[in-house]
Amino acid sequence: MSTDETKTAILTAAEQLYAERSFGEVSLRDIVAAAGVNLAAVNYHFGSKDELLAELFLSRASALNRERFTELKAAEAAGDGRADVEAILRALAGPPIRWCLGADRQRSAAARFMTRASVETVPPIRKIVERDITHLRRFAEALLRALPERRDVDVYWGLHFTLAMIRQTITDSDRLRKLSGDLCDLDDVDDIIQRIVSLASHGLTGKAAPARKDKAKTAASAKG
Amino acid sequence: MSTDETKTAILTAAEQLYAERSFGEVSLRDIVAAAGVNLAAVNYHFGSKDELLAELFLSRASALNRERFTELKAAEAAGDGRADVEAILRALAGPPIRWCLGADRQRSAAARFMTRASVETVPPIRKIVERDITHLRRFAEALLRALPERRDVDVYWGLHFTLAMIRQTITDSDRLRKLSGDLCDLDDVDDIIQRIVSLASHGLTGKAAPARKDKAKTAASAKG
DNA sequence: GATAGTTTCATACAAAAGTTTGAAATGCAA
DNA sequence: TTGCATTTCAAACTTTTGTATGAAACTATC
Repeated sequence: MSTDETKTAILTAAEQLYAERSFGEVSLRDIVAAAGVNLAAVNYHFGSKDELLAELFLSRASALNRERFTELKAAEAAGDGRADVEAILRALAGPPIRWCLGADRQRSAAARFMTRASVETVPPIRKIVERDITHLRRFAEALLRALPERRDVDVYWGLHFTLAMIRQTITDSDRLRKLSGDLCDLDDVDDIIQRIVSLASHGLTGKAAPARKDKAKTAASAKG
Repeated sequence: MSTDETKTAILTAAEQLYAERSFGEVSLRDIVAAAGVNLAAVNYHFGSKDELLAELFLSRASALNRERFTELKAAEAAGDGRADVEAILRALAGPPIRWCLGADRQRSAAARFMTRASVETVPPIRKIVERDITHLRRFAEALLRALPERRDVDVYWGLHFTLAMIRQTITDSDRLRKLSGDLCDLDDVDDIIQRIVSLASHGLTGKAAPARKDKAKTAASAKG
């Protein structure tokens, strides 16, 4: 087994386990057992458990951010430098939702791992997560540009709520399924993304979002 | 020190610590040190670490649910048995947000502990959290009654998104503060509740664009 | 104030954790 | 092949974990 294969096997196994249990609950022995490698391999290749976690997080975060940016840039290009709100939100919500609810086991684990990591309290992760704010700043700026008439504080709240819906949908999909008696279809990725985007978009633009073609415009609503 | 004082001291200390770190990261020795009691006291009074956690969760969950129900019933009484949507949402979001962002340290810890527990993967908590769905069912029913013309699936999604916003606001308020450069005022409890309620309410009442209904469901490939 | 029942305390214990070690195995160039 | 560097392996080490124990301290009733 080449050195790269071992590292990859460890990263993949760790990701899979961290997707379902928290950092403290997954032992190195669990990871190496799942990866089929020796216990000492982790410390040999990564140095420590913390460094393994850090490398794993950086790897997955950069993959997710790359996909988000690609969509964001495409949206900006399509709008001559200024993307519209829905496109921005779609670039934010699309990748994690698709990753998580698609058939691809590997990417599903990645997205679940990321959302779990975002609530992790262990120092090595916290530090990286905080640095990860910078990638959200890009989205905040895009939204601010797309909504010049809107107060900045409202835009930030809108972004915040969008992230909330994305995360909850990934981590608590089971509860929703149970609560709704299987009424909510969590396999219909496009529908989920659309729900998040249109609700968030509505909050940001302050009026009903012109999401799709159907639906004659009803009376514009006033805030209560 | 009476027996009750010791139990309370342990519960309070545990709650405080669990509010900031996860279950696996807080040791019994941390708890007893913070509580100023002997190590053996935990096993003497609660039986085990798991049972301490269970009792703590039940205690706090019942306090939170009680407050939510009180507000819900008041809203229903005010509407002659049928509360309006905003009042229902306010009963759901008000208590945890007020608890968490108010000046009361004790209740703040309680709310933070509850939201942390909701993502906990350790079996004793998972089991209780799942049983806690029943208390959400009450809110789902109230919303369904308040929105008879709305499709059930949309109501469940609205409830889901409301819970998402509540949780994110409690757990990730720091990120929002930083991201917005202190623009978002997280001390203004009423404003926050109003933002959540009005966004969720618009999503539920359908003034926001609903998800497209022309979906031709693609082959729902389950993951596994 | 003696006694029975609680509660506290210091301490011990086994299990599990992350890490280290040194030898064996492997890969690769000369 | 030989020689050297890299990688793997089984085993041991140290620390920390949750739990158990038995004596001491306390409380309340008689």
